[in-house]
Amino acid sequence: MDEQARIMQTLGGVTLAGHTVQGGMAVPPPHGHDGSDGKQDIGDILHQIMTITDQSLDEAQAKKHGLNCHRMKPALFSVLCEIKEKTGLSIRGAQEEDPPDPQLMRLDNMLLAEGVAGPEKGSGSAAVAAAATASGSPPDNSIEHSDYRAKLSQIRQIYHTELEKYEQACNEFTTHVMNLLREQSRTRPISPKEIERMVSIIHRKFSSIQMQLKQSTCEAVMILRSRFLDARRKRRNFSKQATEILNEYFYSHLSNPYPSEEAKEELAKKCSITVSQVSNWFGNKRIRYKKNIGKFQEEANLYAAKTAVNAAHAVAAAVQNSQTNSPTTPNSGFQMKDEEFNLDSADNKNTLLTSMFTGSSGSFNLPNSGNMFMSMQNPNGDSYQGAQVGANVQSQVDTLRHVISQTAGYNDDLGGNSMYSPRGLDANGVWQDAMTPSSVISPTEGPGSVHSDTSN
DNA sequence: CTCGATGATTCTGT
DNA sequence: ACAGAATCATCGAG
Repeated sequence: MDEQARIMQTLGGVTLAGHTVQGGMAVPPPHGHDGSDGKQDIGDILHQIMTITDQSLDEAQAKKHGLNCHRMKPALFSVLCEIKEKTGLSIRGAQEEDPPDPQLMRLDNMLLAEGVAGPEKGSGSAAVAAAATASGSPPDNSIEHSDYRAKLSQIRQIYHTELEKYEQACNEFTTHVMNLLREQSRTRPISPKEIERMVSIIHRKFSSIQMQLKQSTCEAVMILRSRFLDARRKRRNFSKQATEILNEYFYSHLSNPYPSEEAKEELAKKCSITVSQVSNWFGNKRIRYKKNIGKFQEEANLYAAKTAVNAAHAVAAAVQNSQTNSPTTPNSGFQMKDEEFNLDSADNKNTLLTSMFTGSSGSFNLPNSGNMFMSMQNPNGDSYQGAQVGANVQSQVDTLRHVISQTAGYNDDLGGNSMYSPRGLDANGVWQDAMTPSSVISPTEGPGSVHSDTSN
């Protein structure tokens, strides 16, 4: 266009870097033509070159051949070389070695991190699933995991196939273009640098296609991730054991069912769930309990019984321990408990222990009366399993009462509360905060504490 | 398929 | 930031 016009003008008229076209040719006319004839000749040739695109292929081919054999060809060729040398430099300088695209780098990093790009991780999904099972994760979880892995490796496979295709196509095209350029270099000046540049242009084009591939692969991975790892989509019920542990804690802290951060961590560890899951569970439990206390009555009874049984077992063990260890210090077993209860006043101790055996309004509502076990029935009239265990434990509770009366001389009045009654909520439906479980019952939630005893 | 249970999320108030 | 409340989405028994 402009460049061509300029070249035309230069060729047609003035001077060409050392080749004086006007007046005298640097290339001597082979057949004794004079200067004006040569000028005319060049004009013809240029005209033919410029109009070659307007001609049919055959015609052009013939013309091309004619030009190739033309006596002026070597001269024109060297002129074209010079022009190219001059104009080509400016083009070359413009686009050198572009820096690596940050977006491409991001995509590469992500694909690498996801195991789509780069070396194959492990030896396939089976190995991953096996590893997951071996490390103790739940089986259904590992199935999900392997499913995810399988889908991921599918994506990986497609990605690599496509990538290979692109690379192959790129190489083929590059070879084709290079051959074409070599072919053309016979008629027009093409330097190796130019070929190199052309190759890099081709590579750039193909890498932009590759980027699209990488982008869509990343999208696919993202979708897969959200499908498989979105907890809401794949809600799993907690294990029975976990629910029991949580319920035991809830019902034994009914007056203030707000586990401390430490307690949550402890529960999370015991239940093999996360702390936020524990928080969710307590959030849901509180609201649902409050909404329908009647519905949870049964459950509350059940867990109260369980808790009592466990406590009795623990106490019995403690009693045994105190008896065997040091008969002269009969209160050693309870000393330990006292420390864990974090009680420093006799008043508190009294309240606590009294409430333990009366089921009265103390916040520590762990054990109710031993009588409770015998009278606990569900609406169908069937006895709870806990009733049996409760009967067995009666003697232990008796022992406990005995020990208490001996050790501290506390009143072991067994009150008339024969049935568990929901406590903790006041008339306004607000949880009473008489004692903070996390600070009073078990500040550390460590093993051996009341909480730990009752929730295992 | 229905329906209650349940874990998670979102919105709102404090 | 946290709790309550409402709601969503899924599970699982029947």
